[in-house]
Order: sequence, then structure tokens, then C-alpha cells
Amino acid sequence: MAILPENSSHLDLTISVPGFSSSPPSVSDEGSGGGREQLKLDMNRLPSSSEDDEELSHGGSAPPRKKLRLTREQSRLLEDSFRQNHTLNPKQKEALAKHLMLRPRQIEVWFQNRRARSKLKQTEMECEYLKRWFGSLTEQNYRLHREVEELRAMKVGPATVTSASSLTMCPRCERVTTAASPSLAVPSQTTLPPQESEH
DNA sequence: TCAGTCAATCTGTCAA
DNA sequence: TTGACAGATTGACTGA
Repeated sequence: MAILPENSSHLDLTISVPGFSSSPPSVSDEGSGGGREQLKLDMNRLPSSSEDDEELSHGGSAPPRKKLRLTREQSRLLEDSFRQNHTLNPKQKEALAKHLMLRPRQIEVWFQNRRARSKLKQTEMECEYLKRWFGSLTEQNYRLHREVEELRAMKVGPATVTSASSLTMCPRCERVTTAASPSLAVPSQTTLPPQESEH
């Protein structure tokens, strides 16, 4: 019984949900970002010279970590380029960094987190989807059990239906039928959620 | 061996 | 004060 889609061995269901995946609503950008005025910290400046290995120049002890806040424009451009490609080659990274006045490492980290977080979101949505699917299958199972009970009851009554064991399920539409009365077919509208349904 | 990626986690910032 | 979000770090893994 193919409950899961064929390529579900690693849950890569690729559910196409409007507004997600390629252009997620990016909670921060428009959402909470609306009103959150991005202040340009010094971290946003392109590091002067011997940068990447962090600010080792602050004397002995580690300096307090100042957090970079991307400007709206920076976020927008990063989102745009993420939409085009979820990974960057070194040249693209370098170019983007230069364009946005950020370090390549920061671009790299942004993409890394972006990938991770969209994957997380997708997983959450798949989870919801499977929960709903489970619910509808449970419901369908219940209905089929009741149908079997009814047919068994009919068996002890008038001798029209020969046996409940003569019930068959149509392999294509997965409806329960009897040889005697195909009209007993079970409506199976809840077999699959709309996206995956082939009926 | 090295560079790139990922998962897990830490941590600073902000809004409620 | 707290929870959510997002930038950053770390260590493991993998392919060239």
C-alpha cells in the first residue's frame, strides 16, 4: 500500500506551497522587520584589511561580539540571490560580498542559515501535512470498517450478498466493491490530501 | 588534505 | 522578562 509518495524515503516531498520554498515570506524582512528600523552598526562595514580571522586586534581577551544587522537592502538582495540559487560559488560569493559591503564569510553564513531555516520550515510543513493525512486516513479507515460491518449484517439477512469475504478493493480507485453490487463503492474523497490525489 | 556543506548550538537584538 | 529571530561558531562529514 503506497501510503507515502514514491520518493519519500527521506521525506523529500517537495510540497509546493504558495509563498514558500523559492520565495519564503521571510519572517524578518517584511514581517517583524516592518517597524524594526535597521540600524547600521559598524559591523556592517567592509572590514578594513586583515579581517576574516576576527578581531584579534582587540588586545588579549575576546571583544564583546557585536551583532551584524543587515539593512533592508542587503536582505533584499540576499533573498533575491537565494531565490536564484541556494548555493553560491566562490566568485558569486565574492561579488555579492563586495556589492553588499560584507565579508564573504558573512555571505556564506547567511546562505548557510538561510538553507537551514528554509529546510526547517519545509519540514514543519511536511509534518503538518502528514498529520492531516493521517487524520483523513484514520477517518477513512473507520468508515470502511463500518461498511464491512454493514455488509456482514446484510449477509445474515437476505441472501443477496454471498459473503463479506467476497469484498474486493479496486486497485485503481481503492474503492470497496462486491461482485454482486458494485454500487456499494465507498466514496473515498479523503484518501489523499488534494495535492497528492490522483482522483 | 582541503574546501564546502550541514547540523547543532550559542548569543545578541528586538518586540510584546 | 521572555520568546522569536537571525548572525555567528564549532565540529563532523564528504567529495575532489
